[in-house]
Amino acid sequence: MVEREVDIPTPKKRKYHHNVSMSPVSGETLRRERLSLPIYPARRKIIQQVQRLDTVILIGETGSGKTTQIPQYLMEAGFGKIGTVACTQPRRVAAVTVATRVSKERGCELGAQVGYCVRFDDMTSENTKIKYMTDGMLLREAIGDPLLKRYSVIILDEAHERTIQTDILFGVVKAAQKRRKQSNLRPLKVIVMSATMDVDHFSQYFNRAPVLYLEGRQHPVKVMYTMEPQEDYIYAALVTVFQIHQEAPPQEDVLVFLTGQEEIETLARTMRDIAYHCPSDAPSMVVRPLYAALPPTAQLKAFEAAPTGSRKVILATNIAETSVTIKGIKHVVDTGMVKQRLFRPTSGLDSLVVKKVSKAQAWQRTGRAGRESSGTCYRLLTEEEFEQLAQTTIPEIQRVNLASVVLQLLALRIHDIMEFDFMDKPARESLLTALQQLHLLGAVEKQKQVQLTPLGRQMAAFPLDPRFAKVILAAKDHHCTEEILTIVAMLSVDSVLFTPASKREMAAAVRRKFMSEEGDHIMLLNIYRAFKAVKGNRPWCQENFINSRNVSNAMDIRGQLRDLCQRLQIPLESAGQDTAVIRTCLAKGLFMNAAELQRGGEYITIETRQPVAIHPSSCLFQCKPGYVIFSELVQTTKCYMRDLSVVDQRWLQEAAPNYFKQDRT
DNA sequence: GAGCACTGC
Repeated sequence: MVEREVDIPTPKKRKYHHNVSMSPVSGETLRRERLSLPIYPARRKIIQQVQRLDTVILIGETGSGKTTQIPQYLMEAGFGKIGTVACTQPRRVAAVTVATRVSKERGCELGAQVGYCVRFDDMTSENTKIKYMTDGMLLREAIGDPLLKRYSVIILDEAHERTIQTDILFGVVKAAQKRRKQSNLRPLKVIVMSATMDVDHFSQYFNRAPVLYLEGRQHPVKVMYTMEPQEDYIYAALVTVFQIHQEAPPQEDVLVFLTGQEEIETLARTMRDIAYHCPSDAPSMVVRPLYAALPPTAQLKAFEAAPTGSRKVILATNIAETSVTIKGIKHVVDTGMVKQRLFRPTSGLDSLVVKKVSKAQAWQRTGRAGRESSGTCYRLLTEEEFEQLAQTTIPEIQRVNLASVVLQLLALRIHDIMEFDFMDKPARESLLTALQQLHLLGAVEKQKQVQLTPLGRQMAAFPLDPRFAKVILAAKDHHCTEEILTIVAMLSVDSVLFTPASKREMAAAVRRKFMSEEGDHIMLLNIYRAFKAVKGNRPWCQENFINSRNVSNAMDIRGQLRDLCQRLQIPLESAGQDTAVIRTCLAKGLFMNAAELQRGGEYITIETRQPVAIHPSSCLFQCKPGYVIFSELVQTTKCYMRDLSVVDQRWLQEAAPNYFKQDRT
């Protein structure tokens, strides 16, 4: 079997901004600021260590300036001459904002000496010496070049967050470093930067690399515990906020960590209500919710300063833990709870569960009270309860379906998945489940070793869950890529429908015109087409309860998927009026997510015979089709199927004859 | 008849 290469495309190049001109004054100020950063005294030591050693671990608190300065130090020490200095970030915004900042410090155009590279946006050039990028982006590059030859230094920043991508990069970078050494290539220097308490774990993994500690610029935060365990953390949060409100000066804002949208909205209503009935001499209170699903304009309100004399109370999810920082926070109220995704390999079921945070996470939250001056953190736990929390959060790689991860590893030509050098190995069972799933999709085969089939190699080129990559490749044979690309793109973004609690009926009525008796996938196609027909017109979106930001994201993703198809010589073809063929293609990837109607009118999944129900938001909710496929299963009050399509039983058989061999029907 | 944290390619 010949392994055919599929090159992994990089994002489109963007032109430089030619309007970034620096006045000498601000340039000088920036240079002075660089010298006054707490990290500056460690400059020489850091450079020496990197010159002397292959791997260095840097532990630094927030505010040390490590992310902006260390790449510059290394470039100034000559590492930019022999290759690029890369610095990876878990989030896009971080990569973009840090690169912008650093290019200003160097007084150069963004994209010239200093640039960034994130999905849909490459701001680099041949001259770029310092490149900030998302960790996912570097991982994509590694598929095309496992030795990462263009880099002289790779800095893995925010390593303590342990995202799946960072975790895989650990192994990939370590292997690249070793192989470059063995083949007498230019050495690859690796720097791991973390705010972790888990220093030994990192050092052990990276061949006992030495650890450098960097001083930060964080103000002291006083930590308070409750005297008694709290049965109701929401009520406890409410009481604590009003205690602070009574005692503290009104300009001191409060940040409360909660678990989700509904909890936040309910508590916000209660708080406004109580604040309204407070004695009139008390300072007023502005309550602002903050969570990712909130429309951007509403999100911005959380960042606006409250009117003079009133206090701002922000009720946030863990979006405020890492993704955004809010000025003026003096008090943090930590419920000690978080909503977390959990995957059970035995049932293949994903669920979201509310659980206690880890100590590391609690400290991260605490730090949010000490950004500008000293503050206070109220933990709604007793000190004993806190001591019993887990030390760190379980890394994501041990909590999710690994089908994508395994496909990526195989694309990186790592064949012995079970023996991959994970910093924390996922459960053997999870890896086997993933391999089996890929096998069923026709992505892997076992010769002497497990390897990708030509189909699997093509699938790996798509930034998608393997099931959806398969759907696209099936669409090629059924000549309906046009429609399938749209549906897959729409499934890749957050919900395009939004339903305000107060206008539920109106939203449902308006939505009827997009509905299809074939299911939600066809409905998504209808919505996308309608959106395009009106060119994303804002008032239209409002009237139709469509989230325009999310549909726009879907358009970007569709564009990327279309470009990938072009590279793989998959023609763009439309099914015309034939919507059945579209559902046939969906079945080729989603046959593992299939359910059948029972005599009693209930559904069970075909494979695991597990009782499931149609989600009430589905357009098939009132219908009882014999066979359905679905995009995902979500466990809440029941086990619900989301995003369904009606299918013919034969399509399932045809999609995976072996899988359904022992079927009783 | 129900409500889903957060990222990323």
